[in-house]
Amino acid sequence: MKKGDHLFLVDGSGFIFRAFHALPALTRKSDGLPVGAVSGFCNMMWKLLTEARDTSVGVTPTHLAVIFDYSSKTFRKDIYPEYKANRSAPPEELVPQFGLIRQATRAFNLPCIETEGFEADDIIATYARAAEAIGADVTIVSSDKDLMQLVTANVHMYDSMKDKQIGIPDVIEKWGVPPEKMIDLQSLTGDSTDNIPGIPGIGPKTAAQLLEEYGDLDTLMARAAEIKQNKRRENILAGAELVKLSRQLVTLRTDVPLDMPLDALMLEKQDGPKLVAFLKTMEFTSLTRRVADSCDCDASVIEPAVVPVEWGAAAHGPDLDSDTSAPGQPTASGEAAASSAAPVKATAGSATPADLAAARQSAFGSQPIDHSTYVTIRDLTTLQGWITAARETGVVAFDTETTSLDPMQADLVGLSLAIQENGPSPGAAAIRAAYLPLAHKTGRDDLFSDGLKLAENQVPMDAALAALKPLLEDPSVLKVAQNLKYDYLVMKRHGVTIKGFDDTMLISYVLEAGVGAHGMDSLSERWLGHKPIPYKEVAGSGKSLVTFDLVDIDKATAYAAEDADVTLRLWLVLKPRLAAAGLARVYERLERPLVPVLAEMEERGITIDRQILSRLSGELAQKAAAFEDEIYELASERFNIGSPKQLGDILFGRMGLPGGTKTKTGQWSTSAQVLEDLAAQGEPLPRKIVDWRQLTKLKSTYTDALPGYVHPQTKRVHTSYSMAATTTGRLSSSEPNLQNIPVRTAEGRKIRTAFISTPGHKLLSADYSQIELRVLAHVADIPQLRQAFADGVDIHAMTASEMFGVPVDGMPSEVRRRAKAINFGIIYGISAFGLANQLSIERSEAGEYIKKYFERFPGIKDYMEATKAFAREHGYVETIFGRRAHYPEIKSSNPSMRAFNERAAINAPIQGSAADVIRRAMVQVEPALAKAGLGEKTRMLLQVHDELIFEVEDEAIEAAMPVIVSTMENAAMPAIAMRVPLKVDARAALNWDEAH
DNA sequence: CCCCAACCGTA
DNA sequence: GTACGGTTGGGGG
Repeated sequence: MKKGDHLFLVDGSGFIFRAFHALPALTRKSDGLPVGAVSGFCNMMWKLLTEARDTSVGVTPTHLAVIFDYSSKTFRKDIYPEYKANRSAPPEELVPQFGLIRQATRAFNLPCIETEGFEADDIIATYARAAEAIGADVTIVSSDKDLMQLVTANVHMYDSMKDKQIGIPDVIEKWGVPPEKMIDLQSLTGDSTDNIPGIPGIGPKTAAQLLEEYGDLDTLMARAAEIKQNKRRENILAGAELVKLSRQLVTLRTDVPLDMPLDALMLEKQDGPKLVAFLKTMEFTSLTRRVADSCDCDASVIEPAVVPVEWGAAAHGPDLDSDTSAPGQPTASGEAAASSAAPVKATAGSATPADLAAARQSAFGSQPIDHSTYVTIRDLTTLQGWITAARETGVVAFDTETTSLDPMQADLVGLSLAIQENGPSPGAAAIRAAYLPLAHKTGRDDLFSDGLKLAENQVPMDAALAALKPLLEDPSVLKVAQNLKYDYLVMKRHGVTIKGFDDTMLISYVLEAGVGAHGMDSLSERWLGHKPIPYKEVAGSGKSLVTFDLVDIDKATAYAAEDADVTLRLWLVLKPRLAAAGLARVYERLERPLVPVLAEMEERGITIDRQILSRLSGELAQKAAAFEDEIYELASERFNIGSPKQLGDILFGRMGLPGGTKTKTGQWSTSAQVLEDLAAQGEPLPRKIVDWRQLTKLKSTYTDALPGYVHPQTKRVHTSYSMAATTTGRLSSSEPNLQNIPVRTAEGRKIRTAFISTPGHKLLSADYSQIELRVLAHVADIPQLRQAFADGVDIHAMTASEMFGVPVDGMPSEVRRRAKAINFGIIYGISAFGLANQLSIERSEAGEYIKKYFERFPGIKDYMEATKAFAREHGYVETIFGRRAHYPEIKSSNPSMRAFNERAAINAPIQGSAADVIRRAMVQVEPALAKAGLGEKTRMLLQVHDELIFEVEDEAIEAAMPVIVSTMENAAMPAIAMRVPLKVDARAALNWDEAH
């Protein structure tokens, strides 16, 4: 760069926000991707590059760079933790655009610059001063007042939206002070949007007046005692320290290390086809045409670019504190911390998430794990050292060791930590890990000894927790855990609420649902090539199993510290893959914010009435016994009715009943279907078996088992939700499974009456009506279905009417039943075989139905074919929110295996999108209730796939119901504007049966 | 003691 | 035809 050159510095981050608010809010691509800010950016860049001379800038750039904020973790946060702490999460539509605008910048062949630890403004300041020193002119494309301090005779700003150049006179006109006094002015006034403190009662006018009077800030502060107005004088004198701090915060740094020298910012020739390809993908038709004309290429023959960044896209957005995406979520700077810990230096612009992911993989994928480096923390001073180190790095992996797998019963035994030390060279970073034993015991617990004693040389539990609490609760230090919900609950029960976290299990789940398991051991083997010490080698198994507090501390150290070590390595390898795959948003919106929500649901539990269950159990036992007598009578022998093998041998062997089918192991099948068929032929025994099975099922699985799950202290039942168990994105529930409590039969529903509210409360159940069919209508865009849902008509009757030409009025129930089965079948990826089974009709007849259905709803057929093709091409399918479900066997050469995978792949986007919707509702509903003043009176307890169950104070029910219903009905917004309304039914009662 | 198959409860 | 988890029986180590 030389004298006379003209450098343009575009404030990319500032532009995103400004464009977003200035342009039509919902400019979207046809697939729903919001692109308003991207569109504004592209138009502005094109204009600058081609006709800057014709704008108020009046010159053509010779050099140009687009500058972005790297993350919100900057030196300003270090000197003032509250800096920008009041910022709320960026609007949801904006998040994917951060990444897209970086993509756009590259499509324009422009340098895309960001530097860890600094804001875009500091980088701009550094470049501006450097260029100025050479004698070049500078135009800062931004209207942000924070940049006005940089304006000089040679440095101008340019407000691209108003097409207005800003020079020294403009600054004076607007603020009453020349640019060089802007720092002084801002130090006095502070800045509420960035949470920078200022002197109370002093705004820009007063500040300008004071600076005019005293000359500059230093003089003003030195002579503040002379100020006549009492209040003002006192405020200024009292705020002297704050003013100093504010000055540090508002002063832009001009010494940012620049990875790209000025010369590298020289404008290069546009790559026309590349730019056209990008613009085409974005569906910016008029700009595409203009660019194509100008570069003389034919837009119609250029394929749209594959834009790797889609819904989940923001690699690093300014304030991609998307941790805050969910109200109630900790305001962690996950991304920020992630990057600061990067062993691979994040270089300006050039390191894409994919590069980083690849570098991390090579750095950690095979680095051996050395147990001998692990330390045992035995005193508070050492612990403090680890805490300090964690704060310096900003990232710490941690893991709890406890006495139980059940987080509601588990007592803390110890805690392990792992942090990363930056090594001498990139990639050679080392991980240190330690174990902090807290409640290990020694001695023998038998008749001859005096019992177990606390082992020596352990930091006292209270002191350790007091020291760790500020770290664990500090959202700006990222805590990395594997299956964090467990540790979150354990720590919450010990008085610590973890804020600012990542969960390697959930990251893996978002990346690879459907590919293997997401437990630590399998992740470690898959990604690190390392098999961690098996738990049973430490604590034994079976009869010799001991609780972790009885494990020898040295052994415990090797095991526990390794867990933290492995977790940190997994995080380093996996986290960058999220952004690289465009899945950051799925993780941040659908997974991470749900952790505390579910943890609290589990902690609350639900009351069950043991008397009701006990009475039911007695009744069931009696009824079952009666059946047993009759069964033995009819079978003419006593046998174990619960043994399908014995039953099959009797029915089809000794009794020689017809119509037997074999299971895949060659056993006689005794399924309910088979027994029903036999009963239909007039055989008395099979029906009795079916009824007996129902009764014993209810008894053993529910009435007898549930009381065993009542927590000894809370007296409630606390299920455990698994967030990473299903391929589709659904949750699962276990110990006990409260997602399969009977409802279909009258006998079964009695069990639901045992789920009750606490006195003064009711249970409120809110469930989505037909959510999966609505999702289908949305994704496949079926006019009749959309219309039916818009009109609120009976969807199965509509289907029947459409297919069989039968009017809805007076439709026979059998006709509707068949249509209903077909509708369900569609969702399940229909086959003639399955439909025939379901309806007990011939395969050929089922095939006819399906054919007819596809004729009436050709869009469904198209959707299915398109989904299968997508799955074959990519190995996964996507929900409407971008969650992926992988089907690695979709190309299997085994036809039935392949067909199975195809059906699953058809089902997954439907089931998964519905699951995503309710996840969003769960994240949104508690803040919505809190906002309505109902936070203390309404507690979400359970989720059953399309239903949420709350416990609500009696007097709050009327108010809570509409909040819950509307939150659920609008849960897809604003990420997705569904083409079909969602409908939620809600009811409150004293027990779950009546509420449902 | 562990694992699998069969069966069946839910959405 | 999709997605789960729990119980039981029964076999193997």
